[in-house]
Amino acid sequence: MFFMRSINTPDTFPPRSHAAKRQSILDAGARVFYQEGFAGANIDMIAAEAGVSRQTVYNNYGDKEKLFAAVVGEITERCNARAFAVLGTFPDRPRNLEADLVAFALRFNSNCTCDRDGKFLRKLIQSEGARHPELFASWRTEGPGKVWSALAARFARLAFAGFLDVDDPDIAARQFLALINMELQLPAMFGETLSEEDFVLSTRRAVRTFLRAYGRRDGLAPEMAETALQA
Amino acid sequence: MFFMRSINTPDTFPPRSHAAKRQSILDAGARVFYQEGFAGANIDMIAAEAGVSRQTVYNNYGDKEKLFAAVVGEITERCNARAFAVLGTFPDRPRNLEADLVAFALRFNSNCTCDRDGKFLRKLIQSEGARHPELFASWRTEGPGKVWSALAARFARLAFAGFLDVDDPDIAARQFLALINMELQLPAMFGETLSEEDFVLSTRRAVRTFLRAYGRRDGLAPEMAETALQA
DNA sequence: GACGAATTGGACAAGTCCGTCTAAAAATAT
DNA sequence: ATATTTTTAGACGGACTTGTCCAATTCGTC
Repeated sequence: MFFMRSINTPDTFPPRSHAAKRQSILDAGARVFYQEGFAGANIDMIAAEAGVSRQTVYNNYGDKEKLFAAVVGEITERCNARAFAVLGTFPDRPRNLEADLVAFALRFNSNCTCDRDGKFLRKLIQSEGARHPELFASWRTEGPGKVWSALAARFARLAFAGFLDVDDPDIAARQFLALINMELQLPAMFGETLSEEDFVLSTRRAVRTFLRAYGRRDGLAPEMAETALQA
Repeated sequence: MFFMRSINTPDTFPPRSHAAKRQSILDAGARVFYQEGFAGANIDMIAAEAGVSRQTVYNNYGDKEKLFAAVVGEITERCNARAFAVLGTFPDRPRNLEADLVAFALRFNSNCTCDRDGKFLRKLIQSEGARHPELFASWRTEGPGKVWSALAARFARLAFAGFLDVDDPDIAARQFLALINMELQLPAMFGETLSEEDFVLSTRRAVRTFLRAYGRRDGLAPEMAETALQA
């Protein structure tokens, strides 16, 4: 029993290195800022959550504001990196277009928009974005700015290969994201999570609607598309 | 010059009634809570914004928490009332389906989701919803709970009359809203507003995608639908 | 084992904010 | 005009936070 630190933090009794402590401060900061907002969070909570003295927080990050910036920066980076990793799994030559897009949408949501980092950013940007726009500037250029156009490029490729009928790939990409995120927003606002089945079901319906709008209207079969891709 | 009260509040020199003061406290509370969040807002700001002494705030609402609840309650009511008013203008017998849906979407957004009350609720629910779920419970049942199904009913009617090909009106309604709100979310997070042209343009594209997904695929003309409705 | 660096716990000043109280001023009703 | 109620400005206590300081302790490394 003597090696018990805190209730909510993983038990890290064997003393951590300097770097490990820096990291647990960031993690604790993320948790507390997420729940309490910037104004509501206090350094003592964060220090306790991180299993560290308050002074160590100040030694490492100097300031509540600077700590917040560090947390936002780290999470922005992680979030964008993960988004691009998932973008790499976009189906370029789908064997079953609908199923492949559903799988991709599920991956994208559960790894990017629905995970802890994604929820953190959405909530914090919503509540602090207007007050500290500089803080989220890098998220904005790297996140929506690049992810959207990268996704648009993948849709354009799919359209060129004959799988889709897309006039404006940028719009299509954004509408795709809007549709697959639809059901997640309201529960996220209340800190709830969708059940796995509802999650899959709503994603299926989103992709189906997307394909009804952007699927090919002429009678071209996917086989034709294969040959078109090779040309 | 002697009749100057505050910089940001409308000049209301002729003394206001009790009710008028109660109202300006609510309005000021909405503004301040919106910008600063619950934890960041302080009563002195609100009193100053309302052109009222701090004590009057306490006399009328007793408590910061109770004032917040009152503000949320009032705005929820206004917001839902306006949403249902706009829902009443849904095109039941469209002469031009696309144009009528665009007009409806523009009305809905600018009067409900995009106006001050709508932005207030979205932001506050995002930042305080997880902490005070009871506060927003009435918004949730009256807002999304009823607006969505009312909109679904209108779409169902449109489908029955032959204008649309809708399998699940509930999903269609939610997807319609997701599409027409798409471009508004990101700017709203940073306190920016879309230009009027971009607003209209994005609404047009949303409705077009919606109609590509839910428009009739067989060759039935809207004239046929008219006769079907009368039967 | 010993040395320098990092960490701890707690005390501390300064500031903020909530909610209460009071006496004077203003508004309202009679 | 007078009595009653509301409003105002300001002071106040208490609680909470931020950020600094410091002496004692622990850690990493030689």
